[in-house]
Amino acid sequence: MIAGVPELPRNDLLAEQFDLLADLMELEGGDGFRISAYRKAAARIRETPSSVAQLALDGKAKQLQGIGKTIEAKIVEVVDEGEIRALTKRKAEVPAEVATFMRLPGLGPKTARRIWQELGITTAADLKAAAEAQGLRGHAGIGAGTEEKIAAALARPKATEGPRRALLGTTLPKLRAVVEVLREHPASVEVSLAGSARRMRETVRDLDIIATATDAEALVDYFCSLRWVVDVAARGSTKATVVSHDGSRFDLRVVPPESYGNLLQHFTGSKHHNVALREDAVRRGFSVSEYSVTEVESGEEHSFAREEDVYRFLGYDWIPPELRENGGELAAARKGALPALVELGDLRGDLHTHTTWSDGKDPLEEMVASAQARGYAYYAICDHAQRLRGDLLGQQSEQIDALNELITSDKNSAPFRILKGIEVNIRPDGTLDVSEEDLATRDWVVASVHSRFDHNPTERVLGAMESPYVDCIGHVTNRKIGKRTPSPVDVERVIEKALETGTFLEINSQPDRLDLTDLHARAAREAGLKLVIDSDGHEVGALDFVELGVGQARRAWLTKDDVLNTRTWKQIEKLRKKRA
DNA sequence: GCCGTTTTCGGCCCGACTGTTTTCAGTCG
Repeated sequence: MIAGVPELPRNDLLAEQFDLLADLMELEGGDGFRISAYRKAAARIRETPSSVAQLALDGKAKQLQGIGKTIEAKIVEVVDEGEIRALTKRKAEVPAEVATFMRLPGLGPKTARRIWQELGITTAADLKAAAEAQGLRGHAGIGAGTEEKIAAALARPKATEGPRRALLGTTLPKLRAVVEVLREHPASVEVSLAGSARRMRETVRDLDIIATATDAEALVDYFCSLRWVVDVAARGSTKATVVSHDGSRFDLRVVPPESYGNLLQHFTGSKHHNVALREDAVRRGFSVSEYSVTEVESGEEHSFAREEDVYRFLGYDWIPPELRENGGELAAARKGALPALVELGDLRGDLHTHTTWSDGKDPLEEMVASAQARGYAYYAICDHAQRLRGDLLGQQSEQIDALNELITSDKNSAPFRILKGIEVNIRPDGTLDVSEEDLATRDWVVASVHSRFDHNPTERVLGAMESPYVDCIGHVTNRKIGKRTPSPVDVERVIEKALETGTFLEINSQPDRLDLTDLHARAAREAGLKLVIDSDGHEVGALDFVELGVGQARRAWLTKDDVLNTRTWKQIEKLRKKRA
């Protein structure tokens, strides 16, 4: 933050205000379309990579889909006064905890409102007591069943918070294993992932699988009888939900083959994508459901076995699942202007990995062998500088030289080079923890913040990029999903400085990092910056994490050209900053 | 409150499930 310039409200906090305003208006029984307009605006704000407060001050927030004159003015109110005036007013009218009632299973705004206004209950504690004393049944449209659900939900800790989301990196392998097992069953025809896992979101909640089968019931039976299933939560003839030992819930839906395309499209989402697709379809005289597309005038229905044909019929190119977030993909698909997204197979090397020379779990030879087996042409060993003091850096260097020589002399081996990389710390005072002299001996230098995350993170990163030896900044925001909130780094300034200095930024593929985020990576792409997708792997198995990084990059609309390490090492050497 | 290949006014995604209101509103994804 620059002295004298007040800090603008962050997008997520702005979005929260609009969501809360929508909740409170809904509880008061306000106009549903206005409420939904606020929610749409909140989603748009949350998914905008640059500061929406700044855009509003510049009069440009109106250009965002779903934000008009009135909402732009309300954003300016937040900048000026800290809160939307209408929100301040409604907070005085609606008791604070009533809005959390809506998040209990089975309760929506209407019932929450009646609990508050007809029964005078205003806190979760009072609601719990009333439910346990059976004082709710018979009132406010609540019967014994709903009352029991309320009591059970409130007995659980954090009942009024949303359900937890699991990391994609831990969930995807399990989900794929289930898909594979189902594919092998004789009754199955098509089996696919759906939901947020298919879209490669960094975290997932619903584990959805869609299938077609010659005998739906047989496939559902088989699914329910898999040996890791500890509980069958629901089971019908075409659909079941099972729970595994770690508490993951898997949904299988077996659908008719003739509408497999429609259903896969529907269950892949996102919700915002589907709503926008359907609104657009309505304007063109179609009605889209999960089963078919209906021509409103004639009533003629069209169902499709292939997802591509659903999009094509509606006038779009097929949209890769990673883009389906209502972030401009529909307009681009209509114009035939979707980017050709980067693919896992485009990566030619990994530029951030570790070995037992620092905190890695597998030795250098094994990491290198694994990289060769993946078909890489180069591979940077970036052990932590602080673990390579004294003679150790020289010793590691000798080992790399020897191994490179061995690989080169092997006539059966494809061209491959181990790069002498290093990961240096950006200290709290902004200096690097390695001398320029040592840095000059390395092929590739990653600089990262590993301590005092909240201490001037932006200035520290900007300073590190000034070094002629720093090629790439590691995990820019230092977040750990679900564990550590991102440092308050001004990513827009970091991107600007990266372009100015010729420094690259990484998409770190560790499942709990995925840092840069998809939004930041998209902003970087739009600014014209190339990004590195690397594993930050500390063991052989972790080299596979780049698939998650590629997913993140695809969600950020990155093409092969936008990713530095789709190039040869020679090309990278030409593109990077010149050393002093 | 937003938006526009009919529209600056009059619309605003769609269907399934649930529980309870005996005919459907509310909730969910």
